[in-house]
Amino acid sequence: MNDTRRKILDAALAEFSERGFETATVARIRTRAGVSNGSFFHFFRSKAAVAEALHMQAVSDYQEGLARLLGKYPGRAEKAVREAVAFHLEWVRAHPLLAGFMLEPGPPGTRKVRADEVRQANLRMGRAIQDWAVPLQESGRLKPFPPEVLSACLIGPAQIVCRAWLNGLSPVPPTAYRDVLADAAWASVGVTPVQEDSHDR
Amino acid sequence: MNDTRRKILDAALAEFSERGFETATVARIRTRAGVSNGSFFHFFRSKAAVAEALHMQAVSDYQEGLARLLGKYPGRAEKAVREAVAFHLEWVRAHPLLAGFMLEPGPPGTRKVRADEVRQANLRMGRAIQDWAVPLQESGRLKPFPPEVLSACLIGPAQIVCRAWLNGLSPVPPTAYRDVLADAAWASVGVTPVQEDSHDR
Amino acid sequence: MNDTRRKILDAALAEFSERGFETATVARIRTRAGVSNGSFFHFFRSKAAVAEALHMQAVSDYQEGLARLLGKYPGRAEKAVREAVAFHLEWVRAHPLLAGFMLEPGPPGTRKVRADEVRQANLRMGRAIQDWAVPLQESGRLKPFPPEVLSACLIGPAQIVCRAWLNGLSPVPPTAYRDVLADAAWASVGVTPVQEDSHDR
Amino acid sequence: MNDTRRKILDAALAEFSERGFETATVARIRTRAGVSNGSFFHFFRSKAAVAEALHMQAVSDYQEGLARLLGKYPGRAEKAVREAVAFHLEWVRAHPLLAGFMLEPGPPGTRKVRADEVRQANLRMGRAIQDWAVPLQESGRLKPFPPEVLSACLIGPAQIVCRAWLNGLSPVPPTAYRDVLADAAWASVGVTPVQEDSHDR
DNA sequence: AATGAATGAGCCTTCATTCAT
DNA sequence: GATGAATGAAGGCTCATTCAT
Repeated sequence: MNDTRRKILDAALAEFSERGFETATVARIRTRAGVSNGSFFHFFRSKAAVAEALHMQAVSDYQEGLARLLGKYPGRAEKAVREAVAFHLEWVRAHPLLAGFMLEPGPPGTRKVRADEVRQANLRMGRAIQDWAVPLQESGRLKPFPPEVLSACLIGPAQIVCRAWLNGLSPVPPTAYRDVLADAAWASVGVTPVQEDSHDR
Repeated sequence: MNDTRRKILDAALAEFSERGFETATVARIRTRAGVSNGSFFHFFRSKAAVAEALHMQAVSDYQEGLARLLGKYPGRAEKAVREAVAFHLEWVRAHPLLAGFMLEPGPPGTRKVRADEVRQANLRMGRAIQDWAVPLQESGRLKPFPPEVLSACLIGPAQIVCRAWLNGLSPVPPTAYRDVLADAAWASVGVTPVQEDSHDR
Repeated sequence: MNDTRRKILDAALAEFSERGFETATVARIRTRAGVSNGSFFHFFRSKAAVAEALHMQAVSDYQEGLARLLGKYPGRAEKAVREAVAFHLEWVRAHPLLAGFMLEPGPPGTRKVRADEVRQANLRMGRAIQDWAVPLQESGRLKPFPPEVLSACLIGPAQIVCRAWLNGLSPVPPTAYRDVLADAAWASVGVTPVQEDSHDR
Repeated sequence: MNDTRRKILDAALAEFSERGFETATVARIRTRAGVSNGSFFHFFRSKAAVAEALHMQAVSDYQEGLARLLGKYPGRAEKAVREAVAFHLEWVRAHPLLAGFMLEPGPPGTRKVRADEVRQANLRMGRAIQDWAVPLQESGRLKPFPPEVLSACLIGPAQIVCRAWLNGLSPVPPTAYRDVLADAAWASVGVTPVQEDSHDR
């Protein structure tokens, strides 16, 4: 819709991803965007404001996606776990810039700015995870981990792999490890029924 | 050893931890250290040089610790896994500043500075892990995960929990989750023999 | 007359008074006025143009008032002096914003803009004062001060008191000192006949 | 003593006098001073800090001079009044830049910064004036004006004349009016003994 | 008459680093 | 080894003003 604003956001995302928030400069962003300095500050109060806009956009996209996904598999523990891992990997591959931007806490200077929104967003997603997990934990399909540990196990390994890729330390795209990471995640949080076959696999 | 140098390093660590590399300023560091501007640059070529010194110190301490630990349990899969997780958590709790400094890749701006050393250090540790893991994988005590995934599973969940604490998002010190995280890590990478009792637990 | 124009002028007066010409911003003025940026520049060529309009309005109001007053008391020295002082004090109290705006020469930056108009306006008023004073000086009712000194004595003390009030350095409104300042002014410029009673007091 | 600092102060004074605080730019000041940008901010925290230093210097010089003068004529009303007026005029002529800088309240933006120091300095001087005036008022040598009015009468007219000169509105240096202004000041605040000759004149 | 997007010059300040003593 | 003066390159941001609609 608003073309200039969009161009600024895109350029800023690229710039932030390449150089980090502090190192990125407004001048570079606006050059990339082909936008005048005045326009930049017409649409965003400050450099930080752009980062916030970007961050919120990323966080909501990711969290909505994950919440929706969990909602699709109520009561189906293993399937949901595997899909969640897959979703994470896919999302990171599809939005590498946003991912780098979102997964990292960012330079501490920025933390305070974001802390509140992030906390809220995290709470929202945390609740979505809880809503899905608690019944499964009660019925013995998931190990009774505390919530923090649960999501750490779900996403932690995937995240490390993703980060290695985002940082250029590994050439292998994270999605390559989809199955093995899903196996690992399920192994760590799930309870496999001994006798019955799991039909939802 | 050299007192002034030490004071600079300590002040710099605090400063970097609080504000990140880019946001930290030489002026603040030297004020904290109670050291004159001239002295600062007498001991360190540049701001980045201090960060490097600090980083190397952190990385080697951590990695040496982990490598030594793995070396202590050759052939004992579960014990080593559990100890590795515990070590990570303890280390982070003992050196929160260094941890914050080391675990995060830092703003991309810093990446270039560190990239090379980090790569090397990672390789070294990677080899230590491999040396320990390969025999166990061959003898079927560890799942045959690719190396990247193996260490991701080992440390990923712990790291997420640590980061939440370091960022002030969670008041619970990571060590509180030691056992459950160890369980999870072992569940994801280990192979529990069906019939025999595991004596090394 | 024109509503928008009026709103801009009012807002600008408040803004200029609070922050001075240089520090005031068009943005703040137009926000205060509830007027769009486009409208602002539709009605006034520039920020300085608004100040000029305001200034002219203040200066003419003040000077016309004073000139008219002096014209009312031709030949009556003491009465006119006392009324002039009173007029000054009342005017300042009635138009504190305009007063702050007019009485101060303003930051030198602004001087050039106003210099010409001010010079002219001052000349006009100076002539009015002269027209009133010269006959009285010739007939020995006013001391034969040079014109500059005459008006300085007339208004100087009052102005100092006013400024203290306008700057918030004194809580006492200047009008409180009306009589004593009138006494002082008359004492400094007037000639009190020795023997005869002054009937015009 | 410190050469660079001195050069900056001098250049700043000239610059502020010519263009006012807001309109003056650090770049111009430092060019005038022949000093690098870094040096400027090495010696002064900000542009405002230079103004403050300058202002304090002016205010104390002036006020100390005046206080000392009054102290020299305890009990001698007329002499002191005349000398005070003369002092004011001389001081302004000797330090035209400082005078322009001090006598004007400055753009409102700056007011807050200075308000406190100025208030204190004014209090100090006010006390000096009071110490001198009260005994004279009690012994009937000075009219019983409230303090504010007293100093307004003393300095007000002189100030108006000075300002006209400083602003370039009048070519006549204020000292030209020394005697007549002294007459006026004494006439407005003093009580001339009827019978006795005033020997101190 | 009114709106708000667009522009770009310019300003203050920060900061790492170099040098002379 | 130590000190602090000196340097200058950027950087983020403000703001008056112009323009297209």
